[in-house]
Amino acid sequence: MSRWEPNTRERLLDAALDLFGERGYDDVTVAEIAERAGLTKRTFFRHFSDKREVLFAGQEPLSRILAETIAGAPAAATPIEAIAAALTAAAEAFGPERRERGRQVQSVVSGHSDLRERELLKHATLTGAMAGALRERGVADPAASLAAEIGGLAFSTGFHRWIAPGSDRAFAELVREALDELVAATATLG
Amino acid sequence: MSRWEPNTRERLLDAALDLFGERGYDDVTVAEIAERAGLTKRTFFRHFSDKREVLFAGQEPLSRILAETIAGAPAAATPIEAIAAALTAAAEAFGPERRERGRQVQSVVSGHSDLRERELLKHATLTGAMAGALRERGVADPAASLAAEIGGLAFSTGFHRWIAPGSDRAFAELVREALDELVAATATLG
DNA sequence: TTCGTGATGACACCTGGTGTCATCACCATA
DNA sequence: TATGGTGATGACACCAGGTGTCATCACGAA
Repeated sequence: MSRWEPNTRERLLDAALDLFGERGYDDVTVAEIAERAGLTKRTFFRHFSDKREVLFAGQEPLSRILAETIAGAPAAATPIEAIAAALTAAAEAFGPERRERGRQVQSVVSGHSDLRERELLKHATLTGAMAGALRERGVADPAASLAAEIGGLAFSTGFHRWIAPGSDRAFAELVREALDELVAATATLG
Repeated sequence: MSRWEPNTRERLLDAALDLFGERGYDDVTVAEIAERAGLTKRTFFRHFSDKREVLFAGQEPLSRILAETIAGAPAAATPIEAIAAALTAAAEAFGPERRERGRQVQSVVSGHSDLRERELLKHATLTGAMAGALRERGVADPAASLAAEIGGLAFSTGFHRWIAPGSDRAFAELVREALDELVAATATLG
Protein backbone atom coordinates (compact mmCIF):
# COMPACT_ATOMS: atom_id res chain seq x y z
CA MET A 1 0.00 0.00 0.00
CA SER A 2 1.18 3.46 -0.76
CA ARG A 3 0.95 6.23 1.72
CA TRP A 4 -1.98 7.86 -0.02
CA GLU A 5 -4.91 6.49 -1.92
CA PRO A 6 -4.16 6.38 -5.63
CA ASN A 7 -5.88 8.22 -8.49
CA THR A 8 -5.90 11.56 -6.80
CA ARG A 9 -6.99 13.49 -9.88
CA GLU A 10 -9.79 11.09 -10.66
CA ARG A 11 -11.06 11.20 -7.10
CA LEU A 12 -11.11 14.97 -7.21
CA LEU A 13 -12.86 14.95 -10.55
CA ASP A 14 -15.52 12.52 -9.36
CA ALA A 15 -16.07 14.45 -6.16
CA ALA A 16 -16.41 17.68 -8.10
CA LEU A 17 -18.91 16.29 -10.59
CA ASP A 18 -20.96 14.73 -7.82
CA LEU A 19 -21.12 17.91 -5.81
CA PHE A 20 -21.78 20.15 -8.81
CA GLY A 21 -24.62 17.85 -9.77
CA GLU A 22 -26.06 17.94 -6.27
CA ARG A 23 -25.81 21.63 -5.44
CA GLY A 24 -24.64 23.52 -8.51
CA TYR A 25 -21.22 24.86 -9.41
CA ASP A 26 -20.99 27.92 -7.23
CA ASP A 27 -22.62 26.53 -4.14
CA VAL A 28 -19.71 24.13 -3.89
CA THR A 29 -16.38 25.26 -2.50
CA VAL A 30 -13.05 23.81 -3.47
CA ALA A 31 -12.50 22.84 0.15
CA GLU A 32 -15.64 20.71 0.00
CA ILE A 33 -14.53 18.98 -3.16
CA ALA A 34 -11.18 18.20 -1.62
CA GLU A 35 -12.75 17.00 1.58
CA ARG A 36 -15.04 14.59 -0.24
CA ALA A 37 -11.98 13.22 -2.00
CA GLY A 38 -10.18 12.90 1.33
CA LEU A 39 -7.74 15.67 0.51
CA THR A 40 -7.19 19.34 1.25
CA LYS A 41 -7.87 22.47 -0.71
CA ARG A 42 -4.16 22.96 -1.25
CA THR A 43 -3.87 19.58 -2.92
CA PHE A 44 -6.78 20.34 -5.23
CA PHE A 45 -4.86 23.32 -6.54
CA ARG A 46 -1.78 21.19 -7.05
CA HIS A 47 -3.73 19.10 -9.54
CA PHE A 48 -5.92 21.74 -11.17
CA SER A 49 -4.84 25.27 -11.79
CA ASP A 50 -8.21 26.61 -10.74
CA LYS A 51 -11.71 25.54 -9.81
CA ARG A 52 -13.00 25.57 -13.39
CA GLU A 53 -10.20 23.52 -14.74
CA VAL A 54 -11.44 20.36 -13.10
CA LEU A 55 -14.24 20.34 -15.66
CA PHE A 56 -11.94 20.68 -18.64
CA ALA A 57 -9.06 18.43 -17.72
CA GLY A 58 -8.16 15.89 -20.35
CA GLN A 59 -8.50 18.24 -23.27
CA GLU A 60 -4.77 18.87 -23.47
CA PRO A 61 -4.00 15.96 -25.83
CA LEU A 62 -6.59 17.09 -28.34
CA SER A 63 -4.59 20.01 -29.63
CA ARG A 64 -1.64 17.75 -30.17
CA ILE A 65 -3.66 15.17 -32.06
CA LEU A 66 -5.20 17.82 -34.26
CA ALA A 67 -1.90 19.48 -35.07
CA GLU A 68 -0.04 16.24 -35.71
CA THR A 69 -2.74 14.84 -37.94
CA ILE A 70 -2.81 17.99 -40.03
CA ALA A 71 0.97 17.97 -40.24
CA GLY A 72 0.92 14.36 -41.34
CA ALA A 73 -1.77 14.68 -43.98
CA PRO A 74 -0.78 13.96 -47.59
CA ALA A 75 0.84 16.90 -49.30
CA ALA A 76 -1.94 16.92 -51.87
CA ALA A 77 -4.70 17.16 -49.25
CA THR A 78 -6.77 20.33 -49.34
CA PRO A 79 -7.20 22.33 -46.10
CA ILE A 80 -10.63 20.84 -45.55
CA GLU A 81 -9.36 17.34 -46.13
CA ALA A 82 -6.62 17.89 -43.59
CA ILE A 83 -9.14 19.27 -41.11
CA ALA A 84 -11.42 16.33 -41.71
CA ALA A 85 -8.64 13.87 -40.99
CA ALA A 86 -7.66 15.75 -37.85
CA LEU A 87 -11.20 15.93 -36.51
CA THR A 88 -11.71 12.25 -37.14
CA ALA A 89 -8.53 11.36 -35.32
CA ALA A 90 -9.41 13.56 -32.38
CA ALA A 91 -13.00 12.39 -32.17
CA GLU A 92 -11.95 8.77 -32.12
CA ALA A 93 -10.41 9.42 -28.74
CA PHE A 94 -13.96 9.84 -27.42
CA GLY A 95 -15.39 6.37 -27.03
CA PRO A 96 -18.99 5.80 -25.93
CA GLU A 97 -17.77 5.38 -22.36
CA ARG A 98 -16.98 9.08 -22.25
CA ARG A 99 -20.38 10.19 -23.42
CA GLU A 100 -22.11 10.22 -20.06
CA ARG A 101 -19.36 12.23 -18.43
CA GLY A 102 -19.51 14.58 -21.38
CA ARG A 103 -23.19 15.10 -20.66
CA GLN A 104 -22.55 15.80 -16.99
CA VAL A 105 -19.82 18.29 -17.70
CA GLN A 106 -21.80 20.06 -20.37
CA SER A 107 -24.85 20.42 -18.19
CA VAL A 108 -22.77 22.16 -15.54
CA VAL A 109 -20.89 24.31 -18.00
CA SER A 110 -23.73 25.50 -20.13
CA GLY A 111 -25.48 27.48 -17.45
CA HIS A 112 -22.47 29.35 -16.15
CA SER A 113 -20.84 32.37 -17.66
CA ASP A 114 -17.52 31.68 -15.95
CA LEU A 115 -17.45 28.17 -17.29
CA ARG A 116 -18.57 29.21 -20.74
CA GLU A 117 -15.55 31.49 -20.81
CA ARG A 118 -13.22 28.64 -20.04
CA GLU A 119 -14.94 26.50 -22.65
CA LEU A 120 -14.39 29.21 -25.22
CA LEU A 121 -10.73 29.39 -24.31
CA LYS A 122 -10.37 25.66 -24.84
CA HIS A 123 -12.21 25.94 -28.11
CA ALA A 124 -9.91 28.74 -29.20
CA THR A 125 -6.93 26.62 -28.28
CA LEU A 126 -8.14 23.87 -30.57
CA THR A 127 -8.86 26.13 -33.51
CA GLY A 128 -5.55 27.87 -32.91
CA ALA A 129 -3.74 24.55 -33.08
CA MET A 130 -5.49 23.69 -36.34
CA ALA A 131 -4.82 27.07 -37.89
CA GLY A 132 -1.17 26.92 -36.90
CA ALA A 133 -0.72 23.47 -38.38
CA LEU A 134 -2.35 24.57 -41.60
CA ARG A 135 -0.02 27.53 -41.86
CA GLU A 136 2.89 25.16 -41.42
CA ARG A 137 1.61 23.37 -44.50
CA GLY A 138 1.77 26.63 -46.42
CA VAL A 139 -1.91 27.51 -46.31
CA ALA A 140 -2.11 31.29 -46.48
CA ASP A 141 -3.76 33.13 -43.70
CA PRO A 142 -7.28 34.04 -44.27
CA ALA A 143 -7.79 30.48 -45.52
CA ALA A 144 -5.99 28.84 -42.61
CA SER A 145 -8.00 30.68 -39.96
CA LEU A 146 -11.20 30.13 -41.83
CA ALA A 147 -10.65 26.42 -42.28
CA ALA A 148 -9.74 26.09 -38.61
CA GLU A 149 -12.86 27.98 -37.59
CA ILE A 150 -14.99 25.68 -39.71
CA GLY A 151 -13.27 22.74 -38.10
CA GLY A 152 -14.02 24.14 -34.65
CA LEU A 153 -17.64 24.63 -35.55
CA ALA A 154 -17.86 21.08 -36.83
CA PHE A 155 -16.30 19.79 -33.64
CA SER A 156 -18.72 21.68 -31.43
CA THR A 157 -21.75 20.76 -33.49
CA GLY A 158 -20.73 17.13 -33.52
CA PHE A 159 -20.11 17.19 -29.78
CA HIS A 160 -23.51 18.60 -29.00
CA ARG A 161 -25.19 16.02 -31.21
CA TRP A 162 -23.11 13.31 -29.59
CA ILE A 163 -24.29 14.15 -26.09
CA ALA A 164 -27.87 14.87 -27.13
CA PRO A 165 -30.42 12.68 -25.34
CA GLY A 166 -31.00 9.46 -27.23
CA SER A 167 -27.94 9.87 -29.40
CA ASP A 168 -26.07 6.64 -29.98
CA ARG A 169 -23.92 7.32 -33.01
CA ALA A 170 -20.15 7.65 -32.86
CA PHE A 171 -18.65 11.04 -32.16
CA ALA A 172 -16.32 10.84 -35.18
CA GLU A 173 -19.21 10.11 -37.48
CA LEU A 174 -21.23 13.05 -36.19
CA VAL A 175 -18.30 15.40 -36.55
CA ARG A 176 -17.69 14.34 -40.12
CA GLU A 177 -21.34 14.88 -40.89
CA ALA A 178 -21.29 18.35 -39.36
CA LEU A 179 -18.21 19.21 -41.35
CA ASP A 180 -19.83 18.05 -44.58
CA GLU A 181 -22.84 20.22 -43.84
CA LEU A 182 -20.65 23.21 -43.19
CA VAL A 183 -18.73 22.77 -46.39
CA ALA A 184 -22.00 22.48 -48.29
CA ALA A 185 -23.29 25.61 -46.56
CA THR A 186 -20.23 27.49 -47.76
CA ALA A 187 -21.77 27.65 -51.21
CA THR A 188 -25.02 29.17 -49.96
CA LEU A 189 -23.67 32.22 -48.21
CA GLY A 190 -23.26 34.73 -50.76
CA MET B 1 -21.89 71.26 -7.85
CA SER B 2 -23.08 67.81 -7.17
CA ARG B 3 -22.02 65.89 -4.17
CA TRP B 4 -19.68 63.68 -6.14
CA GLU B 5 -17.48 64.36 -9.12
CA PRO B 6 -19.24 63.37 -12.34
CA ASN B 7 -18.27 60.71 -14.89
CA THR B 8 -17.61 58.02 -12.35
CA ARG B 9 -17.29 55.24 -14.90
CA GLU B 10 -14.93 57.20 -17.08
CA ARG B 11 -12.75 58.11 -14.15
CA LEU B 12 -12.54 54.49 -13.13
CA LEU B 13 -11.74 53.46 -16.66
CA ASP B 14 -9.00 56.04 -17.02
CA ALA B 15 -7.52 55.15 -13.66
CA ALA B 16 -7.54 51.48 -14.56
CA LEU B 17 -5.87 51.97 -17.93
CA ASP B 18 -3.24 54.22 -16.42
CA LEU B 19 -2.38 51.79 -13.67
CA PHE B 20 -2.44 48.74 -15.93
CA GLY B 21 -0.08 50.56 -18.25
CA GLU B 22 2.23 51.47 -15.41
CA ARG B 23 2.41 48.21 -13.49
CA GLY B 24 0.57 45.53 -15.43
CA TYR B 25 -2.88 44.07 -14.94
CA ASP B 26 -2.37 41.83 -11.99
CA ASP B 27 -0.05 44.01 -10.00
CA VAL B 28 -2.90 46.48 -9.70
CA THR B 29 -5.67 45.94 -7.18
CA VAL B 30 -9.21 47.12 -7.61
CA ALA B 31 -8.84 49.14 -4.43
CA GLU B 32 -5.97 51.03 -6.04
CA ILE B 33 -7.95 51.77 -9.16
CA ALA B 34 -10.82 53.06 -7.08
CA GLU B 35 -8.51 55.12 -4.91
CA ARG B 36 -6.92 56.81 -7.91
CA ALA B 37 -10.41 57.68 -9.11
CA GLY B 38 -11.26 59.05 -5.67
CA LEU B 39 -13.69 56.22 -4.93
CA THR B 40 -13.81 52.97 -3.04
CA LYS B 41 -13.54 49.35 -4.08
CA ARG B 42 -17.23 48.86 -3.44
CA THR B 43 -18.12 51.59 -5.88
CA PHE B 44 -15.90 50.09 -8.56
CA PHE B 45 -17.94 46.91 -8.37
CA ARG B 46 -21.15 48.89 -8.63
CA HIS B 47 -20.04 50.08 -12.06
CA PHE B 48 -18.22 47.01 -13.35
CA SER B 49 -19.26 43.49 -12.57
CA ASP B 50 -15.67 42.41 -12.13
CA LYS B 51 -12.11 43.61 -12.54
CA ARG B 52 -11.82 42.46 -16.15
CA GLU B 53 -14.99 44.11 -17.25
CA VAL B 54 -13.50 47.58 -17.01
CA LEU B 55 -11.49 46.73 -20.12
CA PHE B 56 -14.49 45.60 -22.13
CA ALA B 57 -17.11 48.13 -21.19
CA GLY B 58 -18.76 49.82 -24.11
CA GLN B 59 -19.11 46.70 -26.19
CA GLU B 60 -22.73 46.19 -25.16
CA PRO B 61 -24.23 48.31 -27.96
CA LEU B 62 -22.37 46.39 -30.63
CA SER B 63 -24.51 43.29 -30.42
CA ARG B 64 -27.59 45.42 -30.79
CA ILE B 65 -26.26 47.25 -33.82
CA LEU B 66 -25.26 44.00 -35.48
CA ALA B 67 -28.57 42.32 -34.85
CA GLU B 68 -30.66 45.30 -35.89
CA THR B 69 -28.74 45.87 -39.08
CA ILE B 70 -29.08 42.24 -40.08
CA ALA B 71 -32.78 42.34 -39.27
CA GLY B 72 -33.20 45.47 -41.36
CA ALA B 73 -31.28 44.26 -44.39
CA PRO B 74 -33.24 43.91 -47.65
CA ALA B 75 -35.13 40.67 -47.92
CA ALA B 76 -33.15 39.78 -51.01
CA ALA B 77 -29.78 40.22 -49.29
CA THR B 78 -27.68 37.09 -48.98
CA PRO B 79 -26.30 36.13 -45.57
CA ILE B 80 -22.90 37.57 -46.40
CA GLU B 81 -24.46 40.79 -47.63
CA ALA B 82 -26.39 41.13 -44.40
CA ILE B 83 -23.24 40.44 -42.39
CA ALA B 84 -21.33 42.98 -44.42
CA ALA B 85 -23.92 45.65 -43.75
CA ALA B 86 -23.93 44.82 -40.04
CA LEU B 87 -20.17 44.92 -39.72
CA THR B 88 -20.01 48.22 -41.52
CA ALA B 89 -22.64 49.73 -39.25
CA ALA B 90 -20.89 48.46 -36.15
CA ALA B 91 -17.43 49.51 -37.26
CA GLU B 92 -18.60 53.01 -38.01
CA ALA B 93 -19.15 53.45 -34.29
CA PHE B 94 -15.36 53.31 -33.91
CA GLY B 95 -14.03 56.67 -34.97
CA PRO B 96 -10.32 57.42 -35.08
CA GLU B 97 -10.56 58.94 -31.61
CA ARG B 98 -11.12 55.46 -30.20
CA ARG B 99 -8.12 53.92 -31.85
CA GLU B 100 -5.56 54.83 -29.22
CA ARG B 101 -7.69 53.50 -26.41
CA GLY B 102 -8.21 50.35 -28.47
CA ARG B 103 -4.47 49.93 -28.62
CA GLN B 104 -4.07 50.39 -24.89
CA VAL B 105 -6.77 47.89 -24.09
CA GLN B 106 -5.49 45.34 -26.55
CA SER B 107 -1.96 45.54 -25.26
CA VAL B 108 -3.17 44.75 -21.76
CA VAL B 109 -5.56 42.02 -22.87
CA SER B 110 -3.32 40.15 -25.25
CA GLY B 111 -0.82 38.98 -22.67
CA HIS B 112 -3.31 37.69 -20.15
CA SER B 113 -5.12 34.40 -20.18
CA ASP B 114 -7.88 35.70 -17.91
CA LEU B 115 -8.48 38.66 -20.16
CA ARG B 116 -8.27 36.60 -23.32
CA GLU B 117 -11.09 34.51 -21.90
CA ARG B 118 -13.25 37.55 -21.39
CA GLU B 119 -12.42 38.75 -24.88
CA LEU B 120 -13.50 35.42 -26.30
CA LEU B 121 -16.77 35.67 -24.42
CA LYS B 122 -17.42 39.09 -25.91
CA HIS B 123 -16.51 37.79 -29.33
CA ALA B 124 -18.89 34.88 -28.89
CA THR B 125 -21.61 37.29 -27.86
CA LEU B 126 -21.17 39.21 -31.09
CA THR B 127 -21.18 36.14 -33.32
CA GLY B 128 -24.13 34.79 -31.38
CA ALA B 129 -26.06 37.98 -32.04
CA MET B 130 -25.28 37.78 -35.73
CA ALA B 131 -26.19 34.12 -35.99
CA GLY B 132 -29.45 34.70 -34.15
CA ALA B 133 -30.41 37.58 -36.39
CA LEU B 134 -29.68 35.52 -39.47
CA ARG B 135 -31.86 32.70 -38.21
CA GLU B 136 -34.64 35.21 -37.73
CA ARG B 137 -34.30 35.95 -41.42
CA GLY B 138 -34.83 32.29 -42.18
CA VAL B 139 -31.24 31.33 -42.80
CA ALA B 140 -30.94 27.67 -41.90
CA ASP B 141 -28.52 26.67 -39.24
CA PRO B 142 -25.24 25.50 -40.44
CA ALA B 143 -25.23 28.51 -42.77
CA ALA B 144 -26.26 31.00 -40.10
CA SER B 145 -23.54 29.95 -37.67
CA LEU B 146 -20.97 29.79 -40.41
CA ALA B 147 -21.78 33.23 -41.77
CA ALA B 148 -21.68 34.66 -38.26
CA GLU B 149 -18.33 33.03 -37.60
CA ILE B 150 -16.95 34.51 -40.79
CA GLY B 151 -18.29 37.87 -39.70
CA GLY B 152 -16.60 37.51 -36.34
CA LEU B 153 -13.32 36.63 -37.99
CA ALA B 154 -13.61 39.64 -40.28
CA PHE B 155 -14.32 41.88 -37.31
CA SER B 156 -11.31 40.64 -35.38
CA THR B 157 -9.01 40.78 -38.35
CA GLY B 158 -10.14 44.29 -39.16
CA PHE B 159 -9.74 45.36 -35.57
CA HIS B 160 -6.19 44.12 -35.34
CA ARG B 161 -5.28 45.87 -38.57
CA TRP B 162 -6.98 49.02 -37.34
CA ILE B 163 -4.88 49.19 -34.18
CA ALA B 164 -1.69 48.06 -35.88
CA PRO B 165 1.14 50.59 -35.58
CA GLY B 166 1.05 53.09 -38.41
CA SER B 167 -2.45 52.18 -39.47
CA ASP B 168 -4.57 55.15 -40.45
CA ARG B 169 -7.40 53.70 -42.47
CA ALA B 170 -10.97 53.56 -41.22
CA PHE B 171 -12.07 50.57 -39.17
CA ALA B 172 -15.11 49.96 -41.36
CA GLU B 173 -12.99 49.88 -44.47
CA LEU B 174 -10.56 47.38 -42.96
CA VAL B 175 -13.37 45.14 -41.81
CA ARG B 176 -14.94 45.12 -45.25
CA GLU B 177 -11.62 44.22 -46.77
CA ALA B 178 -11.11 41.37 -44.33
CA LEU B 179 -14.57 40.08 -45.07
CA ASP B 180 -13.92 40.16 -48.80
CA GLU B 181 -10.73 38.20 -48.30
CA LEU B 182 -12.53 35.60 -46.22
CA VAL B 183 -15.25 35.16 -48.78
CA ALA B 184 -12.64 34.73 -51.47
CA ALA B 185 -10.80 32.22 -49.31
CA THR B 186 -13.98 30.20 -49.04
CA ALA B 187 -13.41 28.95 -52.57
CA THR B 188 -9.90 27.74 -51.85
CA LEU B 189 -10.60 25.39 -48.99
CA GLY B 190 -11.22 22.30 -50.77
C1' DT C 1 -39.76 72.06 5.30
C1' DT C 2 -40.12 67.43 4.59
C1' DC C 3 -39.61 63.27 2.32
C1' DG C 4 -38.01 60.00 -0.98
C1' DT C 5 -34.28 58.61 -3.99
C1' DG C 6 -29.88 57.38 -5.74
C1' DA C 7 -25.08 57.14 -5.45
C1' DT C 8 -21.65 56.50 -2.33
C1' DG C 9 -18.75 55.02 1.96
C1' DA C 10 -17.79 51.78 5.73
C1' DC C 11 -17.25 47.40 7.15
C1' DA C 12 -17.59 42.62 7.78
C1' DC C 13 -17.42 38.49 5.40
C1' DC C 14 -16.58 34.50 2.16
C1' DT C 15 -13.91 32.02 -1.21
C1' DG C 16 -10.46 31.29 -4.80
C1' DG C 17 -5.75 31.01 -5.07
C1' DT C 18 -0.60 31.13 -3.45
C1' DG C 19 3.76 30.83 -0.64
C1' DT C 20 6.09 28.25 2.64
C1' DC C 21 7.43 24.90 5.74
C1' DA C 22 6.84 20.43 7.97
C1' DT C 23 5.81 15.56 7.40
C1' DC C 24 6.37 10.98 5.94
C1' DA C 25 6.15 6.84 2.85
C1' DC C 26 9.01 5.14 -0.72
C1' DC C 27 13.41 4.12 -3.04
C1' DA C 28 18.25 3.78 -3.92
C1' DT C 29 22.54 3.03 -2.24
C1' DA C 30 26.14 1.84 0.94
C1' DT D 1 20.25 -2.30 8.38
C1' DA D 2 21.09 2.44 8.04
C1' DT D 3 20.96 6.66 5.66
C1' DG D 4 19.75 10.15 2.79
C1' DG D 5 17.00 11.97 -1.17
C1' DT D 6 12.46 12.63 -3.37
C1' DG D 7 7.70 13.52 -4.15
C1' DA D 8 3.14 14.08 -2.71
C1' DT D 9 0.65 15.80 0.87
C1' DG D 10 -1.02 18.63 5.15
C1' DA D 11 -1.05 22.88 7.89
C1' DC D 12 -1.30 27.52 8.04
C1' DA D 13 -1.02 32.23 7.04
C1' DC D 14 -2.02 35.49 3.71
C1' DC D 15 -3.84 38.33 -0.26
C1' DA D 16 -7.27 39.97 -3.48
C1' DG D 17 -11.69 39.63 -5.85
C1' DG D 18 -16.32 39.99 -4.95
C1' DT D 19 -20.85 40.55 -2.05
C1' DG D 20 -24.33 41.82 1.58
C1' DT D 21 -25.82 45.34 4.45
C1' DC D 22 -26.44 49.51 6.64
C1' DA D 23 -25.48 54.41 7.20
C1' DT D 24 -24.86 58.86 4.96
C1' DC D 25 -26.05 62.76 2.41
C1' DA D 26 -26.93 65.81 -1.76
C1' DC D 27 -30.68 66.57 -4.68
C1' DG D 28 -35.37 67.23 -6.36
C1' DA D 29 -40.37 67.02 -5.70
C1' DA D 30 -44.30 68.06 -3.07
